Amino acid sequence: MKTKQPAARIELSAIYSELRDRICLLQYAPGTRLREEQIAKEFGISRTPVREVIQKLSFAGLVTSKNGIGTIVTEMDSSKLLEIYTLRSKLATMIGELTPNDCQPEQVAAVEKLLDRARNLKDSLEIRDYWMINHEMHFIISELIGNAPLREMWDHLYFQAARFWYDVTRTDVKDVADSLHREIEDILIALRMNDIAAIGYIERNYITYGLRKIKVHYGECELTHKIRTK
Amino acid sequence: MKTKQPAARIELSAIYSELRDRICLLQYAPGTRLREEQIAKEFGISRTPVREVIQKLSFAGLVTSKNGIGTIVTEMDSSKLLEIYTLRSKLATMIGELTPNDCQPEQVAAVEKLLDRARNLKDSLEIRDYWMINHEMHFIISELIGNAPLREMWDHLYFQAARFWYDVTRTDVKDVADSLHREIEDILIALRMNDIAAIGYIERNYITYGLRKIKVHYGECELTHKIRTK
DNA sequence: AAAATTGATTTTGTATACAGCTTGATTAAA
DNA sequence: TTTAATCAAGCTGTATACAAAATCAATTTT
Repeated sequence: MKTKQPAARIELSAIYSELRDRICLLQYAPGTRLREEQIAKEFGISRTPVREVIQKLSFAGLVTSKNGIGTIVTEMDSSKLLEIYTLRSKLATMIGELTPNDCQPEQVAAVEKLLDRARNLKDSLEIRDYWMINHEMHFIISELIGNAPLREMWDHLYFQAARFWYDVTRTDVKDVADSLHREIEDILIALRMNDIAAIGYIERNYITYGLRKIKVHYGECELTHKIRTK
Repeated sequence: MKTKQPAARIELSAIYSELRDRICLLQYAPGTRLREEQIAKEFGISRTPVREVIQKLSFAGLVTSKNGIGTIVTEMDSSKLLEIYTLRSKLATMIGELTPNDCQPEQVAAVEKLLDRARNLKDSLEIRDYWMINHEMHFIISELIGNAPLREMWDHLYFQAARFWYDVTRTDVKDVADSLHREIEDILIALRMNDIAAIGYIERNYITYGLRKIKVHYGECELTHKIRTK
């Protein structure tokens, strides 16, 4: 009798999400070297499907692979981060203009729950909670975007910028927790009225607020420098 | 002495561009089944790097792979094409708003050459020439987009929609040839003044004109039907 | 002693054999 | 004759061995 079950094969998309989140949560900081074989070992598969996942991460702009060197978690210069944020603020205003999806009652309920968690966050100031709330909030809004390619881009840009924003939040957790709580309040108001366009404009505003904090954090004068975490 | 040189290894990006263009030019029509082994044989490499290229094509939305079945060139329903065109028209207006690149003298010269070719096209009505002029025009405009992620999206959406637009053009070559000629004239005027914002708005307009032709071609009533070339 | 070069180690890139899945034809049964 | 089931062929997915590239250390040469 075998003592070990042959572990149920994990989906590649699950591995992708796992690695993506590790990168976004700075568990794998920019500059970190990932080893294909080590990842393969961890998930009990061979290098071939791991390379497939890594290629996806590469398309998402989260890693770059170089022969003989390794797979490196990408860094970012602040000018690029600025570009992403500027574009995100513009795309946000399109959410309501391009045939948004009607909001569902479950989504209102989900945001109400997130609002509770954001309220608790203001006391706990747990940075990891902040990120998870922010993360779930993102996907709820993403679901409201009716234009499929716009939604893809919205997600794409979010994951590119998330970890650098996450890095900023660590310097003043109280401030960003308050801001997140207020953002969710605003969104809940709009959501209850099924005014998706309003949500787009709310997002636009908080994105630009965030952009301002990023500029302060990295310093306007360092706009050409590389952003390096740790 | 060997009669055959060991053929210089072709770059993967070149294979990607080649396959992408075959798909966009409808040489590989929607629904066509590609075989990894056959492609590997053609380019003298093994299946492994071919699969990498195919994954790229998959991310570009040009093919989908299914286990046991094959790699199929994607089809498109007209509602999705409509989404892409609507989004493209919106993005076009951002070109000038998001720190565009200054135009270079070479670019003006290149567009002047394209204008000549577009003028000839009005006589020859060679559909393949139409596509090549359109293609090169796209990349010149793409280079003017200063915001890198916006430029990525611009390219991405172009290649997703190109072949279906190409399909539309075949029904009235004279009409689209005239339109392309006028479009390039308009762009040349703006380019000479280094008014990139103007180019964005010109693009917006011609994209919406194209959208109208697409609706006529596929029929407004068939908006939920699949677009199938052949 | 300093610098360059060579070699070992580590990593990604490639080739290839095999496993798993899907389809379609062929054969057997009703 | 029709229907169901089984088998074979062909494709993508996976594992693994090997090739190529880059780095770092040790050694040799100047």
